[in-house]
Amino acid sequence: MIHTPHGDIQTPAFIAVGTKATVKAVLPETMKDVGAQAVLANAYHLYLQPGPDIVDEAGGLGAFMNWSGPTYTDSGGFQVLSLGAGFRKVLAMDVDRVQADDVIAAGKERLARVDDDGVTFRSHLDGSSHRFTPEVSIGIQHQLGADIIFAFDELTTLVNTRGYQEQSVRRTHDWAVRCLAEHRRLTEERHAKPHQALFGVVQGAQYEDLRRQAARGLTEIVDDEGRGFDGYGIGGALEKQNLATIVGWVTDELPDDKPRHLLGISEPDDLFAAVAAGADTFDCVSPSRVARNAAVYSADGRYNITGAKYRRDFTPIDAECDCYTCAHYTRAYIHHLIKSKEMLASTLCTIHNERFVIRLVDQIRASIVAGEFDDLREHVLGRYYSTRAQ
RNA sequence: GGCCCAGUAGCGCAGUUGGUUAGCGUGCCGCCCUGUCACGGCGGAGGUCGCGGGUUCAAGUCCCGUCUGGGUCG
Repeated sequence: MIHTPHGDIQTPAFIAVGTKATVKAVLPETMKDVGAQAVLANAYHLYLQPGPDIVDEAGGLGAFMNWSGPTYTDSGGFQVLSLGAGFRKVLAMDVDRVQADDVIAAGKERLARVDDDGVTFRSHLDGSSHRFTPEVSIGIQHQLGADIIFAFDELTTLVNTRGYQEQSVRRTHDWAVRCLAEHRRLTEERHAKPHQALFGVVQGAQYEDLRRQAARGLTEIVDDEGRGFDGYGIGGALEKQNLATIVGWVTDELPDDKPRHLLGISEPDDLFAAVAAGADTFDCVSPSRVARNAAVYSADGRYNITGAKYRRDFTPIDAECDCYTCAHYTRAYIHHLIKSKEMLASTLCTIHNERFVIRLVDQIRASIVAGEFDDLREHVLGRYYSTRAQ
């Protein structure tokens, strides 16, 4: 259980992503119904628009977006990668699909440049120039006011050299030191009592020594009173088949009494693997993003509901799902909404996908209590990946 | 009835002075999306160029006829 000023989070938990202070296409109260325990927004996006001061004036992220539960913000570090190295979604994927020319091609118009002090980047919105340092990111995240915030880190890619990975891990560690110091300073300056929790982020790519060194290093960062990070994020380039191993190295080095958040993961097999390896929470854009592009989850795998075979299919997306969408709408109807470009399609599919992942993690949590984790894993994944999607 | 314009992929259109396997948009079919630059990306199928003749080495392009739709004059 993670305690926050806005409520508790039972772990393992899937944290819904609402990058720009909204889970796209869905009302906050619907997210509550879906079972979302917390929402994660992004410092980079909210810094550019509408600006952290406005969110601050609104009373913080939760008040601003009408979400009464726990909130997270990511540091903006991810954007250093996605704007800089450029390729879009390379993390945790098959390395064979990450070709060097992806990096090179994207590098031609890279929008960000990293140095030891921070990152200079250009806004994807208007091209204006900006600079994030650990202090800036923490400052923004304090203004945004989420319950749990992340240290500003540098991501690497699966194709960076070992030498660069070493340098980057060092850099992220130094930034973590500065993030914690700034966090303490601002906490004292802005409020009497500490109300925001800061998570350090573990990098180190696919290298065991770097991962362990990075994790151990973070645990050794403490302030004058001996207090360190409140929790830890696990990020960076993860090759899918090594996810469990890498998470295992890291959790092995981290204290048991502090939460470990695995950044950017939500595929069913990854969730089981990560939980088994000791991760507590996850966030991911995937359920929401793919929903907006017509892919829906089911017990029998993910499939594209745009398929012509669903045109006259009057059954729900997933007969076993307990979500609002599955209770009231058919594949044929949702197929039609998507084909006719009605925005309700995004809403209904997002509700379903978010519910699917959250319910899966709920089941995982229950199975741990019941001592049936392995059985559930075998049962769920065996079906999800072996059966042809509907 | 005369004259004019248009018939090219399901739909809307390009196709240079006749010159390789006829293009584009959209739609259709399928796949992909893992700390969101994203209601986006990738791929595929689909056309005897209205029909019938003719000229030419070569015709979607030129000529004749014809059909269909539209316009216009009487």
